[in-house]
Amino acid sequence: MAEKATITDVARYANVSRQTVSNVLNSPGLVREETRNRVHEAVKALGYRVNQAARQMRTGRSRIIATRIEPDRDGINGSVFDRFLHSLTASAAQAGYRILLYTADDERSEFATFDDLIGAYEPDAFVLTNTFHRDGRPSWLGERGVPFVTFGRPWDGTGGVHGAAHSWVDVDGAAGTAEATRHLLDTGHRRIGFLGWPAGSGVGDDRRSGWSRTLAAAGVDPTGLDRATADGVADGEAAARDLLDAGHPVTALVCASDSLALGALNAVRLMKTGERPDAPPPVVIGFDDTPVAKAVGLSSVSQPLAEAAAGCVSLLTRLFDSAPSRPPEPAAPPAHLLLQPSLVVRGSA
Amino acid sequence: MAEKATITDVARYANVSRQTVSNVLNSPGLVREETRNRVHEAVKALGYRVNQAARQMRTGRSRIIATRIEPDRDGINGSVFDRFLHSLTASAAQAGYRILLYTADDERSEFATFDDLIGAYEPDAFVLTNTFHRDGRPSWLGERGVPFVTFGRPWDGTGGVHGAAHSWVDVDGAAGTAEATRHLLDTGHRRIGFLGWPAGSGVGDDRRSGWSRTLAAAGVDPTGLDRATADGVADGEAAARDLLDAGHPVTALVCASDSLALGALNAVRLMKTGERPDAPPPVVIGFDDTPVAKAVGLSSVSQPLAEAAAGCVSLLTRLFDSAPSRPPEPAAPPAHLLLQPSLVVRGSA
DNA sequence: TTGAAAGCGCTAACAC
DNA sequence: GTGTTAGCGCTTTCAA
Repeated sequence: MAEKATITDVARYANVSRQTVSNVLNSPGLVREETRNRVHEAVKALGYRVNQAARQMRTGRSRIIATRIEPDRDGINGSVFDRFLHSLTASAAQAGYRILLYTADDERSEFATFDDLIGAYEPDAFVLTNTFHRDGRPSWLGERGVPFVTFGRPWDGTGGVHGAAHSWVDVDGAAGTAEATRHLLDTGHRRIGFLGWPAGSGVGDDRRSGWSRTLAAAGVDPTGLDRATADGVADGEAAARDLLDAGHPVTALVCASDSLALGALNAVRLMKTGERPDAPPPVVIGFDDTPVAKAVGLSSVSQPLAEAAAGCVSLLTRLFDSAPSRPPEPAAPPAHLLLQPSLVVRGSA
Repeated sequence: MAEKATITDVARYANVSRQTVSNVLNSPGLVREETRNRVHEAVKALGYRVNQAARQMRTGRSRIIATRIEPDRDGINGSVFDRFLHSLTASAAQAGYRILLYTADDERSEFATFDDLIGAYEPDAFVLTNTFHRDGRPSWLGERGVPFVTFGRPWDGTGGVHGAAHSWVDVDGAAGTAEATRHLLDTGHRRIGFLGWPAGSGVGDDRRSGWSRTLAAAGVDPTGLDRATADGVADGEAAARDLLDAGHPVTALVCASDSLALGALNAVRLMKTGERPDAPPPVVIGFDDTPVAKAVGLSSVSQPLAEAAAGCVSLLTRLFDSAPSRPPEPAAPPAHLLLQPSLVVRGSA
């Protein structure tokens, strides 16, 4: 196997100085075309690659983006993060960055990991997912001048959609549930229920609002048509049954997640064999378009995860490029990207 | 925010030379205890962290392990890789390593990425997952002296269980299906079917063998009791129906994946409403114990993914520690780890 | 447009 | 047991 070539080898091979090689790589405009070509040939011939460690030492930039890998949580919705992570890795690579992973069990240990990572590997930026109400991470990183983007809006008062303190990318969940609700209205449903999570979670409240807003606009009072529960199949089943067994039952259900929707589907199935054998079975729509939804033929709201990941990377590189120089500090004003989800209709929904 | 402290700062603070600080960090035995303590205090006081880039430049070791993040593939089984990746990140961190991600669509682009990564970031090792028959990656890395472990046995002739050319960790799939089959035998079943993939995939053949071996040992001829199909819910449903509708139908099904098992469950459900309302419904057992299995109450064979990940890291560090010095080249003989899965019984199985 | 010098932070050798 | 020297590969001055 060929020994690793250095910039010196390339320079010797191309009959130029080391500095010229560096210029070709970093500021090609400064070098005469003929020289540039000679250097490029040498690079190819020797299989030369710039050594990140050396470059990082000089420039202070690691071309590394760190992100936390989530534990599998309750499961079904876990695949959303994984698809995002895959796209993030691809988008980052295209922009010349690599993704470095870390884990953390709680906020304290995440801060400690920040310290470790920043001290040792000097990532150029962080991508924060699963942001939540009163998430302390943005301010921690912000105070230390470490660039970052969140996938998820800041749900606190501290910087709403306008004038937010940092860059973020998110998917418009309300638009998704609104589309689902509209679709059901268009197919003749009126009593459309909603299965969601207890108030207080930004994401959950957002998704609920799309449903209630759309229903109200169509002249249907949403009061009493929704249930809040923990995110799980069994929870969804119980809550759905409650809604389905009501005196004046719903004929369709919009859910805040595929887990809940799967539970609702179970409830529907059990109901069908029992009471009301004549009425058409209630329709269920999930959220996240997970593999499970596809597997069981469940309609679901699909998030544009690849676009979200690409958005994170481009917001980040925007920060870098506008940075003064060495330590990549945010210079450009924070920007935002709110993407539209889309409803995937399956089965009989 | 405090400026980043260097080894020089620590040395000055502790009133020793830079080299002594380095010694405290890397060969504590060489330094007198009192001095060592003083240095440790300085480190803590200044929040000092060794700079990886600088250390890497000197030692040639990056403390980075690279691994490919899989695209979500057919879906349901995807979560297996994600759980593995999460555990891998945690285990690596504990050993002082970080996980760097890359993607690749085909073998060619993966080799190109190897070149990039090795040239630029110099990962100390790779973890290869989803190994397959005639996988070219082990030899590619092996020829270049890059340490690696595979999660998955080498399925080729080139180095079977004994005398394998490289280190690997795997889960004994045959033992898993054998346990599932034995469980069914113990619960009174005799005609136990198997839903798997076409012959030729190492993993699939392995899982099938556990079933057929166990059935045969119990005096049941497995011939005609299995079906091979692509891995998907719909595929599983079709194949299961075929087995369930046979003249002499099976009363239980062991499946090579949860996707297939989910399909089988669908087939069972449809059957139940139709023919044979008297007979007890067939029992289905899946493989991988994915979140979906948990959600629908499906029994499934669970892989010890955390142990597998820890095994990968420990086999890797074993290689490093035994390496002569600078470029971490494999010195210790390749080792293997074959872990036992366990059956998770749910519902009425 | 190209070249020479300096130094990023660290540790392997060696000298004290 | 501790300090000094040198240099990993690169890029940012600055000079030619």
